[in-house]
Amino acid sequence: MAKGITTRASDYSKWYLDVIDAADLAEHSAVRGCMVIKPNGYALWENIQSQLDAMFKETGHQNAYFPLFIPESFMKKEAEHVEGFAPECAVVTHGGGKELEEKLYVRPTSETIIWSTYKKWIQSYRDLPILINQWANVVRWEMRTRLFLRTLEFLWQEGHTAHATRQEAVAETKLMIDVYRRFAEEYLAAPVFVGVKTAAERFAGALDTYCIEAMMQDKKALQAGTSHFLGQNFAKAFDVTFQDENGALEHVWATSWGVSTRLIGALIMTHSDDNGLVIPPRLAPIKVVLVPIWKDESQRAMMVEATDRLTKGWKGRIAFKVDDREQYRPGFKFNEWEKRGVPLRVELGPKDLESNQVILVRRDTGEKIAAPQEGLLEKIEQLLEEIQSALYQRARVFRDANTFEEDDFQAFQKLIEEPGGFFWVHWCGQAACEATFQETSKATIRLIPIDGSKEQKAAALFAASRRPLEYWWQNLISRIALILQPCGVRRIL
RNA sequence: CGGGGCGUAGCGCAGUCCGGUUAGCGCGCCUGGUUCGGGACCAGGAAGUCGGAGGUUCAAAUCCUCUCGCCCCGACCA
Repeated sequence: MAKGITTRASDYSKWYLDVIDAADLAEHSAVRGCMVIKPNGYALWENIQSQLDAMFKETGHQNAYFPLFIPESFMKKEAEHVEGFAPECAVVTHGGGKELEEKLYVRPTSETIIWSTYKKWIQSYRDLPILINQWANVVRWEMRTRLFLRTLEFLWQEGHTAHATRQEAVAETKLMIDVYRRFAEEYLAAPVFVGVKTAAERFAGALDTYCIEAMMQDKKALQAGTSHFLGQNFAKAFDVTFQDENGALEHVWATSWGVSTRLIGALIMTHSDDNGLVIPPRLAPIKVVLVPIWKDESQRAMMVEATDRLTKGWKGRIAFKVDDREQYRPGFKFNEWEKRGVPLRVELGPKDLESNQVILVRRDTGEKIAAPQEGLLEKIEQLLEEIQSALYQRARVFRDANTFEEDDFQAFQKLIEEPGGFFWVHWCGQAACEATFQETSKATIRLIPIDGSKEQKAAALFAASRRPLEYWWQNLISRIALILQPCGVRRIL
């Protein structure tokens, strides 16, 4: 069937790499831990970028660009931030053949360089809010890497906003995690849980880290995006103050939020199958591929001409490709475009020409549909939307079927190993208990839900569990943690 | 940094233990022909500092020493 692609069942990690290879998305570079994103992979990123960028603009943000290099002294200003990032930073010590007076960190994230700049931009409440995003590359010296999921250098966007009040900053943090949720659901076709991280998993320097967590086909979690409420930590570290309406001097409130090329990893692991990549139509660089079929030279000319006629007027309306290469037979082409995840294939052969029809083949289901040539573009557009929503539904059903509630810790320890999945469980809010969870079950707390959907249940479960009241974290008293299997690929920030 | 594995054609590998023709095989690539509704076939062809350096030897991909790099497992991971 799919030559060269390891099945998911036999070796999931190998399958993941095989899919990337088969779809020609990326490859390892000469530099350890760094990847080359090839045209097919980059086209996906460009589509992700343009959609997200539009969503950022809609919510009032503007793009800007800050330097790759950050003076060491900046990195060291915010205590938690230093501690969190120092171990994984690349540091430049020489420039122009001379040792630098002050070392320069290659940005692992840009809070420090940005807040040192915001200090100059902000004097009055009239200067706020500042709503800026930047598309950039960052470097984090990870010990183990996997293509798209964790590499030393990766591409991302990082939003950095400044506000006059706590409420406004919190609202911004929530707004942006909701933008990410919408993007994941409507474009990646990936259902996500939204919540906040525990203190242990929080961004270094944040008061709260909101996240979206998606379930991959191996039932493990992938952190797909984070949005941080930074409080006044960076404003204090960089002494960024403003005068309010009453003339009082106050520190500015901050947020930051980001998603990265890891989303491509999420896309692969959410939808792809043993035949290769599956791309949700809305993000597909090529949405339809047309394969004319012929037996001899004269037929070839006829079929290519028919294909041209059929696609007349499609340009600018839909991203399509006609594969009329002579050196490959149809079967080869079918397979090639399947591996590459093109959502829909149109076959057009002599028989179809006679009966004024085409054969449509869905990448997600493999279903073949005979359709009239009349009104083909409309039919295709409709099918693409169907595929988009079918992919979401399929992923949703899979996730829900593998998400459980469990009251009993002993039972949970067994279930997390087999069958695995996501588990809503009790957590008292104490770091010590979180550590125990992780040590004894190899599970991590992925998030604490914020949408209130679990609160009733939590209260009930809490009563039933008879745990001492003081173990509950006051702010989160009715929340339950989402816990799941440990995953080598669990965070983006 | 610890444990294990691997560097031979673009890719995947055999050959290395036990030194000895012109270093092979599959895929891919190039040329020509026949094919073409689910990964075509035939014929011909191009392509290699055997990771690097040094040594042993009449002779090294093969033996010895050093060295570089990569992969997997662990440690690490806001």
